[in-house]
Order: sequence, then structure tokens, then C-alpha cells
Amino acid sequence: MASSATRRRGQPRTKPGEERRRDLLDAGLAVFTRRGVAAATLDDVVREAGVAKGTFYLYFPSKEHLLLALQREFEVNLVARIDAAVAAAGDDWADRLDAWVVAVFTDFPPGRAQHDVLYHHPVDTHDTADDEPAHRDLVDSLGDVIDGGIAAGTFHVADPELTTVLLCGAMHRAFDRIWHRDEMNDTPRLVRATKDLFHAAVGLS
Amino acid sequence: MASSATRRRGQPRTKPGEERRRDLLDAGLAVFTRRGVAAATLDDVVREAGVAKGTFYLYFPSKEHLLLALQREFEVNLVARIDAAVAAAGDDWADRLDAWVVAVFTDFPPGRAQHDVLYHHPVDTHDTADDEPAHRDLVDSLGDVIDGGIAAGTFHVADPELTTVLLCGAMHRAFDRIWHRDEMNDTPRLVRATKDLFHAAVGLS
Amino acid sequence: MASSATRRRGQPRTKPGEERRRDLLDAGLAVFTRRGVAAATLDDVVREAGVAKGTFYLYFPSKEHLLLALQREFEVNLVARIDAAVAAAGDDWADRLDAWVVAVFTDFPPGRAQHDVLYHHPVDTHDTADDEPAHRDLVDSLGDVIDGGIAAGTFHVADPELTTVLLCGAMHRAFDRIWHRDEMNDTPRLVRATKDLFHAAVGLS
Amino acid sequence: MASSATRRRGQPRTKPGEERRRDLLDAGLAVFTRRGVAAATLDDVVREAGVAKGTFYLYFPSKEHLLLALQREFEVNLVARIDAAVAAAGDDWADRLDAWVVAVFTDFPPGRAQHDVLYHHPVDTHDTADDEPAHRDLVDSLGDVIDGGIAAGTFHVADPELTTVLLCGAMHRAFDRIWHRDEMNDTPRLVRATKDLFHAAVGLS
DNA sequence: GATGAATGAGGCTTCATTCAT
DNA sequence: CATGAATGAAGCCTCATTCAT
Repeated sequence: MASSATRRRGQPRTKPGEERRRDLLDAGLAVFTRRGVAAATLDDVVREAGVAKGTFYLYFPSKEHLLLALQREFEVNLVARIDAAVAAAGDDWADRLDAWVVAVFTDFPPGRAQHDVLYHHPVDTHDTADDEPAHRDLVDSLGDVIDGGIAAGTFHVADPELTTVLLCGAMHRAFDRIWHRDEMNDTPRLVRATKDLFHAAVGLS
Repeated sequence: MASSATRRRGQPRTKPGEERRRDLLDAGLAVFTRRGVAAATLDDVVREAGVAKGTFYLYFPSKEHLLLALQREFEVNLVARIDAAVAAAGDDWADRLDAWVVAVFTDFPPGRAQHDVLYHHPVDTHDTADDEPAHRDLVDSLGDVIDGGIAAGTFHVADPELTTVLLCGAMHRAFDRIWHRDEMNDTPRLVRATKDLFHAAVGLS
Repeated sequence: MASSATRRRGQPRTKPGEERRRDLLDAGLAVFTRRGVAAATLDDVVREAGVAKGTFYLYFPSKEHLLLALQREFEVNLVARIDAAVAAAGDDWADRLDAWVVAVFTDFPPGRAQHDVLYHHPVDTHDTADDEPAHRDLVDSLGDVIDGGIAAGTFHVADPELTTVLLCGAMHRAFDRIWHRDEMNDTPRLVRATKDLFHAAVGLS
Repeated sequence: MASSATRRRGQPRTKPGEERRRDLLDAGLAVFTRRGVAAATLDDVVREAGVAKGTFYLYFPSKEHLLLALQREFEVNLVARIDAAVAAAGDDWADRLDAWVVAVFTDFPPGRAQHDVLYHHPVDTHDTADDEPAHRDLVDSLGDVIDGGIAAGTFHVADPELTTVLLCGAMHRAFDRIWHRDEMNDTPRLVRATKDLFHAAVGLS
């Protein structure tokens, strides 16, 4: 029963529910990241988690739901960290906007693999019931900054809502393209270009 | 597009190779679009094409290669149409840039489904040999416009290369988000917002 | 040997691993024997074993490996029985040689079908990893008798190693020819002729 | 249409029947030898022969019959060459027996691959109708020598018929074992051991 | 709670054979 | 005689999910 998550002998087989769920989530992320979402099998996941097949279904109703949970968790954490960085940037809206950009770029790289898993898998939002409430996402986060700057009279944007979506999308695709081609891994340059674009978009200078 | 799944008696079974290939390509697109790439089966494809299983393998070495061919074809055509629209816009670079945006927006909607198939499926560029040369893509197309405007002294962009990628990404993701939520299908507004962003990005007014 | 293809209701589905493996082995032999190795399908095997397709792959990595296991098992058992008969024949080397011949002939007939399966199918020893150590085979068994008789001064053979291989081969092909033509199923006569040949080969009388 | 048997331009497409049949036979042997009988496909064969799929069925009713024809041809030729060598050996029966052995050993090696194809593939003699008359085979050939020696009073064998089969089998299996293990490719030694065995079997010295 | 042997529908691909030209 | 596109039955194997213990 060798596995990277082998259970130590004598250890109790049962764990608090939350901890088991965590193990499964971690294992899922590891496997999805390693093998790719499509190629990953439930067998891989439970082996990685050091748990029996059936146990998985005690915590998630299906493989699809594990992915969904992973995606939600990833974005929630990401946004929380970004929001914090923005809050720490002070009161100047231009600074806050820059802080948003920098935060995204410093946060993404370590999670590049997760990013792929998160954003590039077509989760069927059809049969996968949407129990949980929609969470605050990247667009909401950027929207707050832009709306704030406008309210303060610093930014000038004709259609803030759409512009926010567009800018947010700019980054996403940029990441994909850049990373997948393993070219231009020049973060400072990327940060600069992105800041410039954002500034121009909100009418700064 | 021969009637799916039926063949008139007495009709010749064989067709010119190019035509059969076309049928398969059409059938593939239809099925991928209807069922989604992951759920689509080869059975679906050949049924749609009104052809036997084995026939498929006379034209494509695998399901993956059908997808690849479809993707290539889609982007090549899209870019060709956009390039044409830009060329028809006259000599003013601002007009050309606007023409690019308008072209994209008028061209995409009918191909929304294909767009999903094309851009959202992780084609394993590993074992799927890359025989054909890289083709001109959307980024190349936008790049030409931006580089042209800069060369003419009309546009001013600090980092044209990255800015092009960013702007291109803006649209892509925007489409995804907008369409997938079936909200804001307000194309004129979308065109206006995008033009504004592009103008700002290249330093117009 | 559970009734093929049926399972009593309420009966537990799971069995001790060894037992399931046995069922599969038995089913495999039955099917290979009935249909021939090439024509046998996995469907046949699992139907015979009263088990689902997937279950097979819990015990063997492929159809090829089932055959391999069957072959190994057959030869190991055969050789064990022959060795026992030889040991029981006493100390006279001529008697032991005769015992070897008789043992082979009494043992083979009931296993004629298995013999075909075992010796006539080209198991690709290429990708079929050879985990287990080489086992004692018929040639080894005969070799021990011949070497023993030589050491005792009873037999006289110029090239014992090759002669052993040759004598062993004599029988094999003889069986094939004789059985496949369903002629000359006269075992006593066959035993006599073989004993004579073996005696002559080792220089007796 | 590249192939090792490409047709020269301007060459007539039709050939005398016998020649076409020869081409197919040659191609079949080449492919069976190269890929192995089981892995060889009809596509391989016709490509090798530089002929269309349908043409094959003008000359052979099935793939199985091609193999059968190849086997027959191989053995007929082999036996003819051996018989000739025996005839050339003079009138002494011991010499003739030795000549038989030597002939087999000099003839086999170059045809090792064909030997495998010929003797190791289970041709279903069930549905493959046996139109042609049985041909003279190796056993017949050896039988004539042994019977001749007995008639001349030179050989003494209790059961000539079975002994012949046994001796013939000795060689066959020996070849398989020896060649397949790429060990003991020491032909002179093999010839000597075989001669010894044959001499002993017919009561010489 | 936890287990893991068992399931079985269904996927992709192969290839001997046919037949209209 | 020759062609080769088309056929389609059949094969092997995968894997999400279940359920008796």
C-alpha cells in the first residue's frame, strides 16, 4: 500500500471530516496539476490521498464536484490576497490600481499550474447543481478599485462595468499565452505593460 | 451536407477525397458544438457524417487530429476575414483599428460555438505531431495594425508586443464571460467599450 | 468452478483474491482450449468466469498476461509431477529414464488441449515484462536424469546438453503430429518407441 | 505511393497471372517474416506487392490461404532440396542418413524466419478447405531414408514409422529452442549431436 | 465512517473483406 | 484484370460509481 501519502501504522483510520475533505482537496489539486484534469482518474486521487475509493464519495458527490470545489477555493483565496494588497496600498487610487496589478502578478506565478486547472476546464454548470452562493471573483475585485477611483473623480471611464471585464480578461489570456509558450517570462516588463494599459484605460495621464 | 445518417440507395458510395474530408470536418464541428468536445464520441461524428467508423480513420489518424484540423481551419478563416475588413477600412490607422474591433465582433457571434470548441479545448500538442507550419493568428493580425499605426506616428505604445497580446486577451475572455452568462448580449455597447479601450491603449485622444 | 455465467441472487459478490484469480485462470484455460488462443476474446473469458470485464483487469494487466500465467502454471505443474514419478522409480538410471518417458505420456494426454495452448502460442516476451524468475522446465527435468545416468557411469552421451534438447523436442513434435492428425493414438506403442529411442540415445544396450 | 515495390511509370498494369501470384507470395513472406504472422495486415502485404487491395482477392480467397500456400511451398522446396542431397550421397545408407541431417542443417538457417512462419502458425484446417493433395513432407523424406536402410539390412529399428516421426520432431524443436534463445548457434556441434542421435536410433555402431 | 472488490457501459481503434468504377 | 474507398463487426481496455462488509 505504498503511496506518497501512506498512512502510518497504528494511526486511527477515521479523521475529523474537515481534515479528510482537506486531504482529498489537496490530493485532487496535486493530481490534476500533475496529470492534467482530463487524464486524472479517481484512482490517482484516492491513492494520493491515502484513502479508499468509497471514501471519496462520502465527501464529494462526483469527480466534477471536486474540481468545482477546487476552483472555487482557488479563486476565493486569490481574491482575498489581492484585496488585502489593495487595502494596504493606501488611499491614492492610482496606487491602488497599481497594487492590484502587482498583487495579481506576484500571486499567480506560484499558482500557474492551478490556474490552468481552474480556468481551463469546462465545468458543466448544467447537472452540477449550484448549491453554494456565487463568490467574489477577480472581476468583482478589480471592479471595486475602478469604481472607487471613478467615485473619487480620479478615473474616467465611459463604461466601467465592461471595461473592468475587458481588463480582467486581458490579464488572463496574457498569462495563458505567455506561460504556455515559455517565452517572455519577464515579469517586470509584463507588470509595466499591464500598468500602462490599465492607466490608459481609466484615463490616467 | 448530405442528409445525416442516411444514404439514398443506388447512390455511389465513394466521393472525391476532399469532399469526404469536408463532410467529416463539418460533422465534427456539429457534434463538438452540440455535445461538447469532451462528450463527443467518434460514433456521433460518423453517424452525423453518414459514414462508417473505419472511414473516419482514412482521413484522420485520431479524434484529436480532427479537433486540431478544425481549430486550425477556424482561426485561419477568422483571421482572413478580419484582415480583409481592415484592408477595406482605408488608410487611417484609427479607422483600421476600429475596423479590426468591429470585424471581430461581427464575425464572432455566429461562430460562438466554434469559438468555444476552438479556444477552450486543451489540445495535447505533445503526441499530436505538428506537421503543418504555424499559421497567422489573431494576435498577429492585431499586431500588424498596431505596429502600422506606430510606424505611421499615429499610435504611441511603450511596449507594442505585450500590449497587443493583452488587448487580444481582453476580447477573448470578455467573450467567454459575457456569452457564458447569457447576459449583456448588447453588442453595440460592447463594441463601443472595446474601441474605447483600444484607443486608450494606443494613446489616441 | 462456479456455474458459468450465472450468479445466485443474494450471493456475496466479492471473493478472496486468490479464488477470483483461480476462476479467471480456469475460465481462461477453458476458453483458450475451446476457441483457440487467437480466437478467444476477453468477453468469452469473463463470461465464462461469471465476472465483469473490469474485474479481469484487477487481476491481470492484459489478455497476454493471462496466457503467460497459464503457461507458467502448466509447465511448473507438469514438471513437478514428472520429477515425482522419476524420484519414485528407484535408483536404477535406466528405470528412471523409462519413468520419465512414462510419466510424460501418462500426464500429457489429459492435458492435450492445454499443451497446445501452452506450447504453440507465440507469447511476445517483449513488452510482456518478465517479472518472475525462469522456472524449471521439461528440458531441465530430462537433463537431470541424463546427467545423473552419465555421472553414475550408466549412460554414455557425447554431448549431453544438446542430446537432452533433441530428445525433449522429439516428444513434443511427436505429440503435435500424432494428436493433430488424430491417428495413432496408440499410447503403449508410442511409449515403447520413445523408450527405445531414449535408450539408444544414451547408449543403453 | 512509395513502396519497396513501386511500379515504374509507363509499365502496363496487368501482368500474367502467375507473376502476380508470385509477387503476392513474395510480399506475403516478406511481411510475415518482418512483422510476424499475427501482426501482419493485408495492407502491409499489398503495399509490399505494389498492388491494390482488391487484387489480392483475385488470387487468394483469404489471408489464411496465402499463409497456407506459403507453407506448402516452403516445405515442398525444402524437401526437394533435401531429397536431392540424399540422392547425391551415394549408395551407403549411413552416408545417406548423414547427408539428410547435413542437408537439413545447411538448408534451414537461411530460412530460419520462414521456418517460424511455416511451422508456428496454427492454420485453421477447418474452414480452409483442403483442395490440394497432401504433399511430400519432411517426415516422408526421412522415412524413405530409414526404410531404405532397414530394407538394405543396414539399419535396425523396431518401430520405423514412429521413430521417424520422433527423430524429425527432435530437430524441429531443437531448432526452435536453439534459435529463439540466440545461444548455441554452433552448427557443427549441432550437426554432430544430431548425427549421433540418428545413428543410435537406427542401431548403427 | 471507511473500505476496496466489483461493475459494465462505452470509448477508441483495427482490419479482413466487398464492390462500384 | 485492377483499383482503393468504404465498410462495420469486433477487439481491448478504462474508469466513474456502487455496495456489502
